[in-house]
Amino acid sequence: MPELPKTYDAKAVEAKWTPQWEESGVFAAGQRPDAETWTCMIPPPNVTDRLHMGHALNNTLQDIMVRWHRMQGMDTLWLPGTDHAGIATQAVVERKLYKESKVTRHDLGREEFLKHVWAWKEESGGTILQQLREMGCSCDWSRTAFTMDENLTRAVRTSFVKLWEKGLIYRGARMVNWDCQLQSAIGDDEIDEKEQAGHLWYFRYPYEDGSGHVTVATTRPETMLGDTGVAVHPEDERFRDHVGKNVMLPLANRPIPIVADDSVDPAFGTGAVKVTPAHDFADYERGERHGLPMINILHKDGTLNAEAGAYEGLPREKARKKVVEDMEAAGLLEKIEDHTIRLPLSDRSKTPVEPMMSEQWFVKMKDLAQPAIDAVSNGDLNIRPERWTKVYLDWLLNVRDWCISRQLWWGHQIPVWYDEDDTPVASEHDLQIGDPHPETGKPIVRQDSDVLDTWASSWLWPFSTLGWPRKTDDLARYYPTQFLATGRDIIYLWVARMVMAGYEFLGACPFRDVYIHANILDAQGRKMSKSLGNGIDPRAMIEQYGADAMRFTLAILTTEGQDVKLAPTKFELGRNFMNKMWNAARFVLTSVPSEAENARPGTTLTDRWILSRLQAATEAVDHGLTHFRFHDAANALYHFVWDDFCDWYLEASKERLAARDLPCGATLLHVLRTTVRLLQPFAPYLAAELHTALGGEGPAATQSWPKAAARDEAAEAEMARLQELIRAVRKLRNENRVQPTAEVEAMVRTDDPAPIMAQEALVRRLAKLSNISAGPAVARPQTSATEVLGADEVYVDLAGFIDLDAERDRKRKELEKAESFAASIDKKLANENFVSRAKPEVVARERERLEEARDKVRRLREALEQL
RNA sequence: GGUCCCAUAGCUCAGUUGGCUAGAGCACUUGGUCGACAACCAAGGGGUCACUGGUUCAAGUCCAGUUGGGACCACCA
Repeated sequence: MPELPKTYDAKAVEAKWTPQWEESGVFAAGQRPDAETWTCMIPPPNVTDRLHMGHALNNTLQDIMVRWHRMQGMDTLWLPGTDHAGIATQAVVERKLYKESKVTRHDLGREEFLKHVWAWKEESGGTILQQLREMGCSCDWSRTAFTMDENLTRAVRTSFVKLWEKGLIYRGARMVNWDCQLQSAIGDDEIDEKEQAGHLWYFRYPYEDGSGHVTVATTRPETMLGDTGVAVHPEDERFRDHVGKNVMLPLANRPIPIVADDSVDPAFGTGAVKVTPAHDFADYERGERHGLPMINILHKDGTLNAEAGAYEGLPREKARKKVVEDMEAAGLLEKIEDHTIRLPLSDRSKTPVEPMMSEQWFVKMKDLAQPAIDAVSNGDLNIRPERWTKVYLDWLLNVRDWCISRQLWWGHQIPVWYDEDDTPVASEHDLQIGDPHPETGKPIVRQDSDVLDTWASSWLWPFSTLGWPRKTDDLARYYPTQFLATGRDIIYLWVARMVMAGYEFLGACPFRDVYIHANILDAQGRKMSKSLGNGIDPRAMIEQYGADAMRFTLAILTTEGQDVKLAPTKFELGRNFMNKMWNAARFVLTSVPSEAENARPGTTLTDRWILSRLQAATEAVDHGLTHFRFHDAANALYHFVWDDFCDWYLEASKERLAARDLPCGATLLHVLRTTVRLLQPFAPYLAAELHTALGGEGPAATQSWPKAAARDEAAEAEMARLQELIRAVRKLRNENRVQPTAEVEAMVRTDDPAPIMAQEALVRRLAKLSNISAGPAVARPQTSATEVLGADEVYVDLAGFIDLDAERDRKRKELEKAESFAASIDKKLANENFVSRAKPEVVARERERLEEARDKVRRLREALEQL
């Protein structure tokens, strides 16, 4: 037996197993061709991502599920991969290029720039996957996917063309969020709103007929150059007479109409709203309703265009300043108020987003959404915790068309080509310039330069990773998948869309259970963010406490997806538990004689008891994991190991092992080995290490999962009685300050002495007694302290220790407590309604409890009298 | 404005269809280093379960409302 260190050395163990697992390929799917499959697709992190606590939690939970199912004999596939993350990645590489060589992507040109992005991806894109390996994630690394792999690109093409052919894709001018720096449309999910101190400017717009003016309030003065109307509420008395009149738009000197529109809040500002249909989502709709023209005043880079007249060429901020100055000079600036605004900032460029009209590609969503809606009611899809189902359904029921085009370079270029008349056609295969247009026959002149929104590839993830659109064996075998774990923020961005795509392209829901995990917050309950600098780095936690400790802690903190307030010191719980487990194993390995290997597990009370407790723990872990109650599962394991196995069985076994009790050794080996298997999904490194140390064959990860057998109720009840007795003696010793090394004598007055005396050695050892006697008539020594336990009484002879006054006080308090408890049950039973309406077994139990309570009161009185 | 979640020991949180003398980890108090483990062991103190009302024989648990905190959707001129 090699020397085992006193504390568990996580770092060394992890360094040993991580490469070994990878090389041996134990996690590869397909090794059990006859087994049922269980599949889980990793939510692909962005290639630019570095592991954060959210990833750590999410992947810990997935790994627990995969490992648990793998041990149940299933052919498991946990497929890893990354997302090309269009904007994020392009921005990272652009920044890098500019920093290193002061070149922009425009200097390089599209083709050259993309080479740089690929080079970056090859070099740094695998970081997060490496970090997952170091957490012990049991992914099938041989199937690692990337959303821009050849296969996945083909899937994107095929899906696009299929939707195109169904008429679900259209191109149109719509209002989009425009990032002036990236010069691309961006999605709602790519915007951060930032609360900021701003202003509300009040501008006077004179009536065309010279009869005064109407005042409008705005947070974005420069947009007035694109105003094509002023809206008021139809019921607003102040403006009723003016609706239909024109005002002269200052600076631009255009007449624009006053229109009545329900959407106007009469209480805000002046009750009159300037309408800029080309640069505001709400105004766009108002403009549509009233037939107002749209005037786009911005170039794609955010500078003002020719429509802005004298302001042409100015950047937005300068234009704003100048408009205000000019309005003031014209005497049309009424006032400026402070106003908190929520400024939409682009996630990536951190510049303000402008709502802007532009030509974009859209997917019609309504028809796609219906099967995803039905999936919930027909039971194809379960979202856990269940309350998130509503979030999912609310979005789908109000789904809006999806803007899938982005004016970026990094991503899947839209597979649409145009002929010389600009007639578009979608094609799965590249068309070459000069090829005939499949429909018009005219030569193709160009491909659409836009790329697709990143979600247009990730919504195919559950099957594009398996080879679709090709009919691969993997696709047939592993689709649909069983489980998806993800965060609530992408329920509709990703989960809902995957469900839509699953039904649309394969006619089946892509997964059965979706688990929405907690958000990890800092110790004060704030979101962890880069800007606050309050994030806890999982790698630092692994370094400090170990990967298993981190995983176990995260699992035990995961309760029904409730958010988790996390502080680094919380990981001590996991670390301490790993160390406890380690030391229990160390004890077994060093104290159990080798002959025990050939012995059968013991049949004494404690043996039967610990085996029964092991069954209980197995059941509890199974039950917890079945219902995605990770806390329950981890907690059951924790308390079984710590309380039952270490505190009681191990202590009880010491004396037996000293006498070379082989069945006891066999029991220890059996329980420990089984516990190691139960631990494996949560703490794979320690489990692997102990599995090997205990002589296990084959990888720990593919051992069979323990099957819970029947409990031994009799052994559990009997042991509980002994534990109570031992605790009572320890308590009396402690209260009376008996030296820990001093042995005292105890007597138990009981009608059922046999089970106690049968375990005399155990009780004496654990309660530190020189002698114990039990029987219906044992006498209570004058110098003893008493504890009443159910039907028994225990006396501990404390000659030389006991402080009679203190003992009397304690007993008096206990008596009071017991009396009031008895009284409360008595009252309950005196209630006719309780007796007649409560379930009979509840009443019966209360009667029993009353008997016990009265008995206890009587005994305590006796004891007190004798003191 | 709409939807949802949360409030239990000093702290962080469990508490499954109502039956509870309300639990855990940390912190705290007392004592302890006998060959697994001081990242430990033994024992202990600590809670009118946010508030008000209701349903019920019975409410931490169900219902309504109030207060306080948080998330999301819509709006934000």
